[in-house]
Amino acid sequence: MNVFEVFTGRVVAAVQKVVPAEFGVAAPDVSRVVVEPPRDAAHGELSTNAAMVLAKAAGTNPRALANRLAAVLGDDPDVAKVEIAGPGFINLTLKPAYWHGFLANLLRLGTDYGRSQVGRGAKVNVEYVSANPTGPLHVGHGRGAVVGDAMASLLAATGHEVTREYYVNDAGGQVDVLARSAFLRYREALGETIGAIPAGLYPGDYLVPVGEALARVHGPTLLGLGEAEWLPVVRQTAIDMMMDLIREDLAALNIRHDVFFSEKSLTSGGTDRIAEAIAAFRARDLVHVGRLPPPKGEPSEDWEDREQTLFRSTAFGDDSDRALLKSDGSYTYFAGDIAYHYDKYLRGFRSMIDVLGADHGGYVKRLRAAVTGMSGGEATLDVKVCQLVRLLRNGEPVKMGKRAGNFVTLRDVVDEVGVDPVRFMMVYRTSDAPLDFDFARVTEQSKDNAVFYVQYAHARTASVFRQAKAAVLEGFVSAYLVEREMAVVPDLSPLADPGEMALVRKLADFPRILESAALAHEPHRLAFYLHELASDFHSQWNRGTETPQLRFINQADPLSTDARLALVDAVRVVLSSGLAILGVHAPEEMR
RNA sequence: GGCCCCGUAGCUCAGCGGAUAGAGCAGCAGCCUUCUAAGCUGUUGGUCGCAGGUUCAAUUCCUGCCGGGGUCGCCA
Repeated sequence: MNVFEVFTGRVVAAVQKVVPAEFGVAAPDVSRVVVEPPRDAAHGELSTNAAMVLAKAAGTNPRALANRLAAVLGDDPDVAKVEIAGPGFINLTLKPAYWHGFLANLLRLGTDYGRSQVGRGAKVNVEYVSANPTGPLHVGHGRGAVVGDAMASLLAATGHEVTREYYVNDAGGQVDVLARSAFLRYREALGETIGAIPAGLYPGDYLVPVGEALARVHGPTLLGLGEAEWLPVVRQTAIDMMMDLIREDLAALNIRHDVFFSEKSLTSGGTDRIAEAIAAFRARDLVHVGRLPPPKGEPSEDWEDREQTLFRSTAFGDDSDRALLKSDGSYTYFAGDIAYHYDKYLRGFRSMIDVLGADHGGYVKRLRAAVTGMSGGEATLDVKVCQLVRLLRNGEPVKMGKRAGNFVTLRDVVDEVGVDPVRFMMVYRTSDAPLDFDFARVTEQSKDNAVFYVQYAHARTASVFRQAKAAVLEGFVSAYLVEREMAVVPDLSPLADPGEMALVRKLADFPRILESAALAHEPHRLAFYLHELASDFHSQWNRGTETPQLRFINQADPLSTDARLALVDAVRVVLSSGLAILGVHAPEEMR
């Protein structure tokens, strides 16, 4: 139930009535007609650009067309006032009764309010985190994790069929390095003194338990083997334990993926999915053999000019064609990633989203090229590149040395400040821009801290109901309101105060915020909306401080109290379901 | 050098085709015998990096510059 959608329909109906009859355009193109809240509340409650968008086609000027449309819209029984302003905006003010009806509907819908079916059940694959299984997640991964997870929830809430996915890079050189690092810890666990970890290996002590586990299971038997024999064994154990670690890190943030897709599985078990994908590309004439110019930037010593098997990604806007095979004949990482995305395509995903870290910006074009190429343009890939997170303590950047010891992991941060601040702050910023994460700031119990501010608003709604309970005992508030049995909505007509009505209108914005945030793949818009709603609520709360008649619970006026409790409950519902989509707890009280 | 992201109030950032460009912080002036003042109200403050272009309309889209950050390879 979306007020703006409803009135878009009515404006379009007015257009279709007026424009053909009076301006001789049989089928006006209404695709650009929108109904929105005006930027300035003084301009009314709803605003449409219809006259400006259609004037040219109608062969008239915007104000003249606006006049005719306004006349029709003025006959709408729910419209109290129509005004034409500026270059041709039509501004509508609705009757209070319409807003009261809207609020009643909101309460009947409860937590379903705001959900929509714009996605029409389309399958969407959201891939996020996908960190190499070589150690614990760092804060940058955390940002991608939260953004991806919120995006998935947002899409699910708007009628998409969402799969949350993690690509496990369990093939390639880095997991071999992991295995060698773990082997060292294994020897250590058997009593050997290993000294400093050699450069090029992972020094982190999170591998100590891996070494111990290997020692426990295998005893000293691996020591007698050559690397070719022990490495696969050690590698698998290490990967499994690292993935367990990563899953724990994610679970600490209440993030769970539906699918963990193994890179290695592409070429194991007798199949070669990468070869199949390349064959499919070849069939579309997207593979050729050629030479590439030498890499720019730092001169490379080992670069050699040679014929290569290339994906024709320049056909789809990439700057260079991309190699699929290394000089030793094995697949490049990109070839595997193509096969992985091809697999998503074969699983029926026509919409894919990859949430990547800042360091993968240069990878975006070729990935999009691959998806466009494999699907003949039928499937789309949106890549969200999350910019860097800078950790601050007391305003000073936290030094993140390469050496183990002063490396701050995601888990460290979650353990120190809690899930809610991490999740909210990671999404309280467009992912395109770098993010400062200040330890002190995000745990501060004040209005300067956005997480706290929003949660506090929710806690205050709960507080109102706690107070109302006492009022019930004194017999002037309806018990059913306090029990939140909103199936029976009270008479809302006492809601008339400008602040109350502003709150109602703000609540009406929720569905379109959800929808636009979901379609734009920008969860931060929801976070900002919730902050605004909280602000409006705090504001109204405080008006009661100055003007006692405006308090939500007003002993002198039980009818108003009932209606206001309904309004407060609606605020509670929206804050709560918005926070739920962001994965942030909506507390009953602040501690 | 190529590509990507960012340049909006003193600071941190929203807005991304519409009407006089918004919020928070900081500054200034106010509001607690009160549903948690853990909050609220008012106010000061802007050539939306620069220059062109498209449009009825550009902070928003396009091009080129200028700043800042990231990235570049058969790595993953």
